[in-house]
Amino acid sequence: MKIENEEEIIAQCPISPVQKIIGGKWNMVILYFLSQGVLRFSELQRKLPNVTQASLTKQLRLLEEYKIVHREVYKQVPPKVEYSLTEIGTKFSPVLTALEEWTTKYQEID
Amino acid sequence: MKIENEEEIIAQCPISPVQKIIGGKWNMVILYFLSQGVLRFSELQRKLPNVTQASLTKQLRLLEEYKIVHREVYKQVPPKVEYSLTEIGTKFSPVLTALEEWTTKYQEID
DNA sequence: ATAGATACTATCAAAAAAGATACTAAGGAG
DNA sequence: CTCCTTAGTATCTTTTTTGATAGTATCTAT
Repeated sequence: MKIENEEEIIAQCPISPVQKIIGGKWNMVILYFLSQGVLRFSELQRKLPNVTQASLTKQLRLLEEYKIVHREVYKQVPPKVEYSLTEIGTKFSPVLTALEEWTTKYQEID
Repeated sequence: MKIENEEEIIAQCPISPVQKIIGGKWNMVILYFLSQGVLRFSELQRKLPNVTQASLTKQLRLLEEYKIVHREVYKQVPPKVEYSLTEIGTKFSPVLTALEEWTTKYQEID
């Protein structure tokens, strides 16, 4: 998700700076699962059975780059990599909670 | 944003049903602006200078279809069309507020 | 020696979203 | 009669995202 001329919209919309974080097909879902606890790669995969390994890796790397997700590699064989939220990542929870509540309401009307 | 096999993830993730609403490059931004008041098409366009007319229309129609945005057509020439949030749409505000707060914190660390 | 586990990476193809551009309707102003 | 305005539509192309598939490394257990 590429956003150009960001400045113009940012000037008027306070949430557009994080648009690329919340956009994306799986990011919010990944954040939801990680908000519930540390997960290793294979566990996340099981929770997202319709995301390919390649896609999941890519998304996680993005979230890591944005400093929302922490990636901990254990030097073991077979490999073990744990994903968790960073400090700012955990602060995202209220958004997820609000969204969860709204989703419930939304589903009631439809 | 097409999501197949939704059931599987929905079972575990309460927010995935609305993933297609919050995903999309401009939806959240559109919702933000509309949460501040009724806007006619041209006004929204001015607030989103880097979205083409075609894209904006497409997004608005989607949000309308999802029953989050109401479209009011005035039988005038030149045409006048006003966009506003539906009842469930206005209830989305807490999400935007939470997100706005998080965005501020997020920008402080980066 | 071989198979198994985990977390990748690298290509390539497909699909989806977004953008560019041009065109339309219809009444009012000049 | 012609231009202007607003809110579109209709195509086509480009970009971006996602998926499918196959391959890699390395230690352990058999």
